[in-house]
Amino acid sequence: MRHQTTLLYIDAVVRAGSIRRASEMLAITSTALNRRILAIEEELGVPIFERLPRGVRLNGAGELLIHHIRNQLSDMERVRSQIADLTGERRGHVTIACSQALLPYLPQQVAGYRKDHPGVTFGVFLRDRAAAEAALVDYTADLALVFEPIRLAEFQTIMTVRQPVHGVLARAHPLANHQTLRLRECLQYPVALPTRSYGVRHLLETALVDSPIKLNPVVESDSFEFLRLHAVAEGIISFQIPIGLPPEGMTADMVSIPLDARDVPSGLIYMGQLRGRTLPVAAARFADILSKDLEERYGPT
Amino acid sequence: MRHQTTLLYIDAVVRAGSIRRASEMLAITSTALNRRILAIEEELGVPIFERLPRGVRLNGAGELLIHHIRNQLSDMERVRSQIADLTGERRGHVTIACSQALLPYLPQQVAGYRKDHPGVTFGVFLRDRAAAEAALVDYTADLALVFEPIRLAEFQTIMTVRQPVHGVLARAHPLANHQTLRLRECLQYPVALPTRSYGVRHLLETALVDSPIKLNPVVESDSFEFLRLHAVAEGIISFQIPIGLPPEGMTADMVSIPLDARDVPSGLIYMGQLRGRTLPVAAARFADILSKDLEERYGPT
DNA sequence: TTTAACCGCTGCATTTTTTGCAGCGTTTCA
DNA sequence: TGAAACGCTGCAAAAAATGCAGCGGTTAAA
Repeated sequence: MRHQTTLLYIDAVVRAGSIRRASEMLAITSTALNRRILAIEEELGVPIFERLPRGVRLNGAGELLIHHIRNQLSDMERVRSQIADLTGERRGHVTIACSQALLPYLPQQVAGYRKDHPGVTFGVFLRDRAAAEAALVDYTADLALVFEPIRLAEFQTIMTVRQPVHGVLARAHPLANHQTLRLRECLQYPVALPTRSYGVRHLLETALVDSPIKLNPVVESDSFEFLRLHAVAEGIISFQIPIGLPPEGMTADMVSIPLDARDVPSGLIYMGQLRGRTLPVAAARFADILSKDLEERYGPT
Repeated sequence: MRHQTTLLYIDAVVRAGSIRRASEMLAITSTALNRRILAIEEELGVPIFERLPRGVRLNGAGELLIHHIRNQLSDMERVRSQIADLTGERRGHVTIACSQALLPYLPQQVAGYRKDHPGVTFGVFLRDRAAAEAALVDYTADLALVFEPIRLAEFQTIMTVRQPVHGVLARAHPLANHQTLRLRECLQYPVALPTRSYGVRHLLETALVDSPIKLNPVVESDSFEFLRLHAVAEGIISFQIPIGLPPEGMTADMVSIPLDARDVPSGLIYMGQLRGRTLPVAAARFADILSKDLEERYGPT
């Protein structure tokens, strides 16, 4: 990477927000880093950073430049991995920004891919919809997996998958032997709900918007795992999408039953990438495999 | 351009075909250049050049790399010009690979664009269809303008325009006062034709493929200008597409009359760029203006 | 078959560039 | 009001790139 140190340095400064902080991460002196920045600015003929009392921030020209730089760094990575392909190895690194609701789905997929390509490493990070898009934009994630997002400008959808909302309840619960659940039935019992920022909650809220019935959760949490465990422990109902359930599916003391589609419409999972970006080969192939698997499991949209 | 000298050097070596020749153009010693190449190869872990007795040639890895490098250099150019836009200037350079038949059309277009943007410079190069595509692929041209090409893999069409074949003849010619020309009529007189590699000739040949009449040119040339001038001088008929006629149109002693569409189908002019490339702003805008002008003159396809 | 012309590549001295240290002036926050 | 960050600069040391001379090999013409 010798021939693009300057690009890496600039990227580091942008991320760190100040030259001195970036210099620490890069293990060089702030002097050297500072002078590289000055050199680039002279080369371009315009400054790319605003100098603030607490550090630096990109100006307009800098925004243009940093996008080019990150694209360039990522593209070089892709070329390296294609070259590695030529010589027989298969390497790479795939980073994924993923909604909490979908997190349990990934481990087996990643494991399956790594079985075929042990040289490929992964980074999986929990991000809400907005943060997932931001991660695509600043190239900290190659792929994003989110549930029911608002439409996002830089987000280019690779595929979507329908997910009905399921009720999650203890096997001992009175409703546990139903084939489907009516929402009204459920709400006659105490329920545990995710917070309003989550897609599942949003679907339930909008389903009830014209109804006199209101959601009155006895437990509210931003952890799906907690909600699931609590539903079983206290014998109440929680709601989740099937992909978010642990791969073992229904355990001995827990069942998951779809809500009737007349009551609550199903939501959409989106897999996507940064608009216009060419993904590294490993990421592109993983996305491919994910697409196929999702379509197999949950059918075409 | 300090931070991408290595990229420029590699590109130069590829174009020159040998390190020593490239070093002369770059005004450095072959030593320095050679060592940069070796450094890059070590960095990548694989050679990118085959060493031949008379120089070097890219291997597979090198092909991947050079494409990335050229894309990267061109993209940086785009960023620079966008930054220049921000600061109020408007600069850039547009290179065009153009079939001979279309060459006379360009000067007024270029002049018109440069009137609005004096900072933008142009390079216009005569290339046949295959060479035009090659120029796009190796980034020596931003845009290509060709007539009736065979389908080309890396060529991404921006727009097309219909062009009927015209007969070009002296005003004194017996057919000069017709509204349209029948091919059979024309061929009763001596004709001057471009060589078989040109689209106009190709259209005429295919029009006669099932006919007993054959083309027997008394003059054959690969210069459209020569054909035009000769048609007038000897008082015979030549064939050309209207866009290739000098902008003054029909001069005092020359007329241009369309062939009847029943005899010879009209051909297509293609304007295109390298598939998947983001053009520099100046090139993109020029392409835009060209599109509009072509559509205005010759109508939608 | 010899010879001259290129080719890529290497050891070594030289030049150029980059880096680190110390320190300046300024702003923010406690 | 003092401590802590910040970006930036002069100067010397360290590192990297460059140029020169020359080696061994291949091609193509004499």
